[in-house]
Amino acid sequence: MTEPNFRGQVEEIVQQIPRGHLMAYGQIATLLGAPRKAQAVGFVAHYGDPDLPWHRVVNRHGRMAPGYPGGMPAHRTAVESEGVAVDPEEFTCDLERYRWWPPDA
DNA sequence: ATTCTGACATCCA
DNA sequence: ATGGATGCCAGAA
Repeated sequence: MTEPNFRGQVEEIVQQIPRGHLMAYGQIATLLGAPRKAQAVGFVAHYGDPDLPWHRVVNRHGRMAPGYPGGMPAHRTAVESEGVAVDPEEFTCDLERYRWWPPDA
């Protein structure tokens, strides 16, 4: 059994985010036991598995990711498509309202 | 409000 | 294998 890579850990969590719910980078990093690795989580999001619902992951301000494929508008659309209300001007959502934690944590 | 730094994994040459 | 650069962040001044 190989040691779980950081990348695998992040992918595993993102993969489990239910539709219509959101998680923050720092939140995921905290689940991994290192709140400071938030940016590393974002890096995995970019170079990780594109099939994962990265659109359910936002920054701690509930704002869309600037580097999301198609830009923040695309990210906004993807999230709204799942029933999450997003402010079209600030590209922000009520993170407190949609925040979700894995049952495993 | 804006700006800078700190910290960390992954990428490219 | 090594070093330097990158980036979907967070926190503090």
